[in-house]
Amino acid sequence: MGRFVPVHHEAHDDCFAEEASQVLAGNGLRVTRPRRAVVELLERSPRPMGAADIHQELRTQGIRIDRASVYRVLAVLEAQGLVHRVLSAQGYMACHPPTHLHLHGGTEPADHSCHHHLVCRACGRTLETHCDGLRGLIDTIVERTGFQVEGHVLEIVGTCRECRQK
Amino acid sequence: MGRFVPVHHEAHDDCFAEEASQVLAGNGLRVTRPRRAVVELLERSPRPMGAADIHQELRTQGIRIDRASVYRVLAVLEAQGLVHRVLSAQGYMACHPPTHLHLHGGTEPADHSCHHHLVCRACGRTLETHCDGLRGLIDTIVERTGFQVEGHVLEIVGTCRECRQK
DNA sequence: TTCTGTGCAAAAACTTTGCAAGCCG
DNA sequence: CGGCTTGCAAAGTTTTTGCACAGAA
Repeated sequence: MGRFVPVHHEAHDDCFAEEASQVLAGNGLRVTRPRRAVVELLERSPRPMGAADIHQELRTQGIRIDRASVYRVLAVLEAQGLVHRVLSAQGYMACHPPTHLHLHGGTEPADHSCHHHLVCRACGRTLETHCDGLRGLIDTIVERTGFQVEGHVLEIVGTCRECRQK
Repeated sequence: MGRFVPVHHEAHDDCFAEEASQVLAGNGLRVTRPRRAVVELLERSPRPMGAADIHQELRTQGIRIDRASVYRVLAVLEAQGLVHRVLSAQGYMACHPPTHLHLHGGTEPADHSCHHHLVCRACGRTLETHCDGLRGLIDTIVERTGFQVEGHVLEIVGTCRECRQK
């Protein structure tokens, strides 16, 4: 079973914003104020945020951005793999490029950087974990079904340690 | 690693509709024509269907149902665990009660009936698989994080064998 | 017959699109 | 300066809600 490395989102360092800028610039996209603001907001958020949440929070912070722009910015960031749509929470979350959409490289060796989400029902926070044990399971499925795996999503719902202790 | 049992949704037998009726009746809910129609439709569908798809398909079949009712019916069925919202495809799929929302029983022994979805990007079909190998991985996560797991979703995206051969 | 559940219609929420002005590089 | 991006406004979609009638039990 693989190594387990819990990473709480609040603990992210700010280098992601810069990393995001490089990805955008490297793809001929501009690093604008709204884009940077969304990236930084999602990076700091302990939980996935929906388009409406993002819009409201940025306005609260005094950043002038239109609702339509939030959608456009999210579309661009998602296409660049800088943001990931967290499914069951219908929200978006910052996502470092290496874990790019959970997509595995085609015929490349196993990607052990895949991460999963632990969503706490009580406090709503999402913890991110890294654990390559899933890879073996997926390999088994590939072997038995002939299914060619391009990506996966594993989301675990429950109660985090802190909330259990209350 | 657990036994792997691919189950194509088209192969479902019709007992599910009856099973669904019992669950509804058992909870003081009525077994109405619209509810039965939605359950039977999802049971037969090889892929997840959105609310709009369900509405249109039922109308095509000559079943008179309102769009609003589709939403209300889906809400009821989902609450009863008879239907499962397939995340990445933003659709719903029939779901036998035993796998009820992928929720594990609290302190009960490991539930090996959990299933996962294999979503083919090419043909859009969803295969359902049973494989208890994931359980071990989740147990590891529980052990290391103190997270109390209530349920999980594993969705694998890729290309099915048939589409690969084209 | 009783009361849940439905159809219809309208409202609310969410998302997309067009266009002129703004801003990044 | 040139063209990608944005704000604004309006249209398009999806989902929810209110109410009187229909149909399960």
